[in-house]
Amino acid sequence: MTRLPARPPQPGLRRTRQRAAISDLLGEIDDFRTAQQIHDILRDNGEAVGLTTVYRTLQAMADAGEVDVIRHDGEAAFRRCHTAAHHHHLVCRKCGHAVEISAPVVEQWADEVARDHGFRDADHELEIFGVCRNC
Amino acid sequence: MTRLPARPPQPGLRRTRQRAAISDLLGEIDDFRTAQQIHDILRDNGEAVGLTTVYRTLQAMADAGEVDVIRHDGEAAFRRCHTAAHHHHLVCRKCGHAVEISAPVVEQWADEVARDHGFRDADHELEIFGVCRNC
DNA sequence: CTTCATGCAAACGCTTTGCACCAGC
DNA sequence: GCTGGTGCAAAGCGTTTGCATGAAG
Repeated sequence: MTRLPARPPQPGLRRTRQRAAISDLLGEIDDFRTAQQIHDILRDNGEAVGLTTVYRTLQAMADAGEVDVIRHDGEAAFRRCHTAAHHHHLVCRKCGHAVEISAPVVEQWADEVARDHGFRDADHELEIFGVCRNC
Repeated sequence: MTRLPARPPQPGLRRTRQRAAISDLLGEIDDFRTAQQIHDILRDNGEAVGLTTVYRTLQAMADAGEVDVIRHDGEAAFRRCHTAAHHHHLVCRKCGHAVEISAPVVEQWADEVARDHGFRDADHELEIFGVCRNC
């Protein structure tokens, strides 16, 4: 049998109008937005993208670590993060406005707590919610 | 028009076999369990309760502060808390086993962060996940 | 006997998937 | 012209609700 084409390991991401539109939009907004909201905004901007595609693209970006995801009230909200490093968020309950928070003390505390109780592979979820100045 | 009966403010909780079964079960387990899991366990114990009733009862208990709720992977898990005071959890990803954690330092830190950024009505969600000794 | 609880089935809201068509490269 | 992307419609999944029946007090 003939040899495999030895394709590049990258899944060959393809540039499309839809992906560009979503990526550009995320670059302009730095508040958390749901897939549905992003879909609506794009439609209002005349850059219509199918809801399925929005979900698929956001999912991919989240997997690639390009966007942060928050789950609130049973739905996911997305946001392009400025910091690549591990961080948490202070999020406005009303408008989704968010501030990135780094909390080394808390990280350390969480690891200690887990270790002290014999838990391994510790991980934690932490978000602070409130109402921002403008709301 | 005649006067209102001046009913007691309590919504008149009624003792039923189903509620007793759910409440008893929660008293025996101190790991987080989903509504579906509780429904299954009760059925296996011969104490069958409709899934709807399990949801409604857990919801009511959560509203009353009698049980703690955790949302993970898009589904809710419940557990009778030992401490009435505000606390967080260290939860096993595999079996749902949980330890109640109190973290005054973190509470204070969260409030400060919110205040420093001009957020009001601050609140936070924090859970530590890991794999427990027995898993 | 009145009121609230139960439970089935249907509805819901968000998200994912199947599949035919379309567009990068 | 392959190969992967898109988008509609339909399915999935946890959860909630409408409504007729049933039990508690």
